[in-house]
Amino acid sequence: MGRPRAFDVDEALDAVLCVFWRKGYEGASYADLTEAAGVERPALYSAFGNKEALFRRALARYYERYLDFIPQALQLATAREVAAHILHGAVDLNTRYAEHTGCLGINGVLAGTDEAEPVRQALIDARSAGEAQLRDRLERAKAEGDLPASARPEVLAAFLMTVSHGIAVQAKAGFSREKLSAIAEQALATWPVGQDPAR
Amino acid sequence: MGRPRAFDVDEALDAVLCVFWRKGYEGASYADLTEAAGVERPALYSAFGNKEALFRRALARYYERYLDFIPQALQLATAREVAAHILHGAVDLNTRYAEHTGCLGINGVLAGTDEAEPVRQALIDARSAGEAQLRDRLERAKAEGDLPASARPEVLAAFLMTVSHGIAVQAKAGFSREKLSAIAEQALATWPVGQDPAR
DNA sequence: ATCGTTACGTAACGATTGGTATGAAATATG
DNA sequence: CATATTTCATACCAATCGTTACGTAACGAT
Repeated sequence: MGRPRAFDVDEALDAVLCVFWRKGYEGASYADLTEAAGVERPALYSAFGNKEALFRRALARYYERYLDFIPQALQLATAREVAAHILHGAVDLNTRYAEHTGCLGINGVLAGTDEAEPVRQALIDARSAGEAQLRDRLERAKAEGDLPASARPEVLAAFLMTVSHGIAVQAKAGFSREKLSAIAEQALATWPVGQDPAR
Repeated sequence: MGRPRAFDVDEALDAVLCVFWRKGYEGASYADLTEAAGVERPALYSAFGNKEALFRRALARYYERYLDFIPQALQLATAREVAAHILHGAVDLNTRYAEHTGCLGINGVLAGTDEAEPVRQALIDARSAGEAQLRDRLERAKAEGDLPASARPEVLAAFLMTVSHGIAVQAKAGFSREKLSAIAEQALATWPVGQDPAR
């Protein structure tokens, strides 16, 4: 009974999801959200509750719609395949949409208001400079025979930066020093490949 | 000439640096900054300029005071040592202070207001659940002989999550799909160790 | 002692934030 | 058709954001 809803709740949620993906939780204002959803402010409140509840709904939808490659990966035959599928699935998802790169889960707390964009760029530039120095050092190592001829210094440098950033995220999430240290060791070691039980 | 400054600029900058480290750029309000610095608002403006300039000053100080292990690492003898020193240096820095974990550069855009803390926790929990599933899957792989007996599934799962998060950060920073894909391959491969030219 | 200059604390600025009160409009049911 | 119920859009709320006038106080130079 009563007046029927004039907008599609799922469509609105999808629109809101994209805004959160691009701008993060705090960076997305209701002005942004209502504009994207094409729905007035009180309509979002009545349909989803407050901003936090709205974000949680968007996050749940994100997991089922975009992070479905993870449960898929878990069903593959070998651990190596699982790992490969997860990593390449992440790469694909994070680069699939030009307008909202990265992952909603990370961007949710990593992105922010448009006014903070110069600051983000400054951080990116600083990291980029550090990576360049590292790459130069690894180029030299290759030239000196300290790295094999097949090594690609720019990939190795980027890999180290990536792991470092991942460690920073995990540390912020509360990981212990011991756990992070083990991760660092793993990054330095071989991925353990056992005998395939199938053959 | 004129009235001399009644506070120490470097001390104020250090205090401000810690606030940015813990709360991020947008998450740190001037109420937080002035309280930590023990200095009134206009004093920060006259000494550093606006908020963005203040953050850039803090960032520069962070690089020279806390990220000094990176130039140190670049001077080590072998590429392997460089890599190890960088990763373990990152682990150490990110877990050194309990009150502001993680890295300022990442937190600068990853952290936020205190009101958003429940949302951050929700994201952490969601990722944690995914990691648990992955760990279970790798436990099974180990039991099935798909992973060697020496493998530690919880470390491998955490490692994969870490690399995924690092990839998400790099994607947000604008890395190309090809580059991220190469990073993923590197994470799956052996760290290339060549012959040490010294021995 | 006076003047120019600078820093100080108070107090306020306009803008924007997340969140609502409110009354008209629209539907299903009687 | 009348009524109960729900959604709609407008308009507003208090709070907080980054930023800045403003008058006073403290200095060096004259």
